[in-house]
Amino acid sequence: MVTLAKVAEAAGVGESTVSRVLRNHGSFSRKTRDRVMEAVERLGYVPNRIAGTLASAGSRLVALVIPSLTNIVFADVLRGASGILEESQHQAVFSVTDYDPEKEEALVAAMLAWRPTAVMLAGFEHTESTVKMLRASGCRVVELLDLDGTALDLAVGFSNRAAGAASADFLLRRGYRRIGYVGHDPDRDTRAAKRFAGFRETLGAAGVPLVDREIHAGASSVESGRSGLERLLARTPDLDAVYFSNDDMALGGYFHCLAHGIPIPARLALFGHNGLDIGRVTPQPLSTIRTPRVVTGQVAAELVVADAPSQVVDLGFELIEGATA
Amino acid sequence: MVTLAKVAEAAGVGESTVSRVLRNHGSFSRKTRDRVMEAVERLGYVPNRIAGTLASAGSRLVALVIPSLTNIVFADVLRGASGILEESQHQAVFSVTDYDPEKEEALVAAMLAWRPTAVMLAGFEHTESTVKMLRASGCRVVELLDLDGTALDLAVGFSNRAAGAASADFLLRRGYRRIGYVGHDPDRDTRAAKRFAGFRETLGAAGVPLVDREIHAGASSVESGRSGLERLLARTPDLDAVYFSNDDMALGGYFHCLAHGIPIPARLALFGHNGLDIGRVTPQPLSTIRTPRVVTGQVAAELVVADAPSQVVDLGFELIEGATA
DNA sequence: AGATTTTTTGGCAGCGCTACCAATTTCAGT
DNA sequence: ACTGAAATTGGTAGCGCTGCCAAAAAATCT
Repeated sequence: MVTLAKVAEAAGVGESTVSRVLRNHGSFSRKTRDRVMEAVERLGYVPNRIAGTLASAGSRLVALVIPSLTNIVFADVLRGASGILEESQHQAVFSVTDYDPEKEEALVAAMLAWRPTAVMLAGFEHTESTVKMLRASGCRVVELLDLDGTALDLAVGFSNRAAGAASADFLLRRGYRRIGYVGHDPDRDTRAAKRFAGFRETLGAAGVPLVDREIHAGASSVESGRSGLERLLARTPDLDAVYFSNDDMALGGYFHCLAHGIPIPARLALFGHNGLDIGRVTPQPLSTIRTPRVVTGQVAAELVVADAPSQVVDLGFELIEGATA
Repeated sequence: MVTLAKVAEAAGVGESTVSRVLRNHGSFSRKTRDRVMEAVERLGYVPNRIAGTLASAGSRLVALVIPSLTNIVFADVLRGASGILEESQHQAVFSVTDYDPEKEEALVAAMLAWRPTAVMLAGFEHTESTVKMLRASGCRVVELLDLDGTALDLAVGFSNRAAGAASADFLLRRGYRRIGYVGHDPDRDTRAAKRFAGFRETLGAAGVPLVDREIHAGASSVESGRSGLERLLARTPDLDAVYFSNDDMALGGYFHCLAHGIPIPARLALFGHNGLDIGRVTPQPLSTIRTPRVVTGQVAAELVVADAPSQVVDLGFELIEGATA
């Protein structure tokens, strides 16, 4: 293996000189620079960041602990973050919790062992032990895509509660009164649960009851949205609008209606959440709320890179009227 | 910061004893084990893997360099790989190339600085310099989702060429003769280009010409599939079947037909590639080819973890008849 | 030319851990 | 109790790099 010492020897200079040249830090003459670079090229030297990190403290590693990769939402956040991190010479490390707080705890512990600059997590719901570790670690913590709770350090996203409320408000203003809900596992996906809570609260405040609901036990998917709506309608045929836990679910519902000739939104209105691209290309664009997923990742990364003080950044959301409600 | 030395002191034992207990390696009495663990708990010690790796060589870091996170395909591979890696105490590190070989080169260099156990890349098309670095690094290399080319070390996936050929064969057997293609940037997505090549070859062998094609310059998306089909049909209205570069594109085409009342497959047949879940929930399930994406990630990770000898693993693919062709 | 400042350079002590080896303790077996 | 083997333990030399400091070289000024 080629080490810095070998490069130094080959170039006929000291180790620290090579180190300075490679990091372009401190001073050195043009001549030695060329000599060093020549040796680096010739030997095919690749610096060892493990050693570099150990010697200098800053790891420039950012840990992303996300609930799922199936859900595009987190892939979007990852994408936003990794773009910014790359620009500033940081490395993204990630793992997937499957929406399981215990697993999150284990993964955070594993991540902390790499002494990351920052750890990014989804939401505010963590085990006690996770919080304790994070606090003790001294590294920056960013909680993403949720604002309804208390932040540990940095938080970037939007209020799910408010998004749910805005969705309800929209449906009410459109005159829908017999409203149902098709959702997925609320214990795991606490952000979806918060949206639903905000949604019901707003309905309640308007004196409109939630007529019926259908909860799929597993993760959200197009198929569970489809079958969920099917079951809901079988039980309560006279609904005039359905709120879905997210766009994947809503698309499933939309396909169900298409397949069964249920006129949308005349006979039944559909409302989703997330504003996925695909929902804008369907024959009728999906009525939904567009969430700032990529930007959330970007802003989170920027804050970490800049070592910004603790703060909560509300990126808001945007209601897309669409044509399904 | 709590270090191993402090734990050793607190527990009244030597450093190496703590190290052995923590790694559960070598021998130690139950009594000292308890004493060490008590100190670890009390001080909230988290081992430093940076130091550990430097001291012991094996990093247990696996680098994933993928073209895109927008395309679910790679998120699936990531998911498959990260599941297996986690089980065996490895860490996934990733970065995104945006289908740019130059960027891939830069990212591979950055990854190699972490001395990963293995580097996983998409496909066989890499710059000369990338190949050189990879070779020199001594770490395992896995090339994913492509078999049409020469592997550097390990390769896991399926033949895109064969998938394209199978798609053409299917359409021909169904009797379609006026066939068109809607695709995306073939210079970037070389695997899509290989599918298209296999597709045309098979058509050609049957004496059936490819009537027309529409290539979108950017990345694949539902919207570019929709607009691509729209343009294709405007130019060549009498097509009876269209092959798409992937399911996202095909879904866009499907939506276009739905919106314009074009009967499927009576008037126009559609065929995609990937076998995404969503394509099975549309009113008419999409005719497509299901690719082993998650399994590709899993097998790749297993091979790396087991330090298997160089080999090529063909996971094959499965044609889904669906109802759109 | 000599003195002083500035730039460039090399040496070396860690960073926190693991691997190896030698020292110590424990445990059987006589 | 005594010996050899087995089980435990601690000491210490790195892993490859960076940061600090002092030495050397070059540049600038009397």
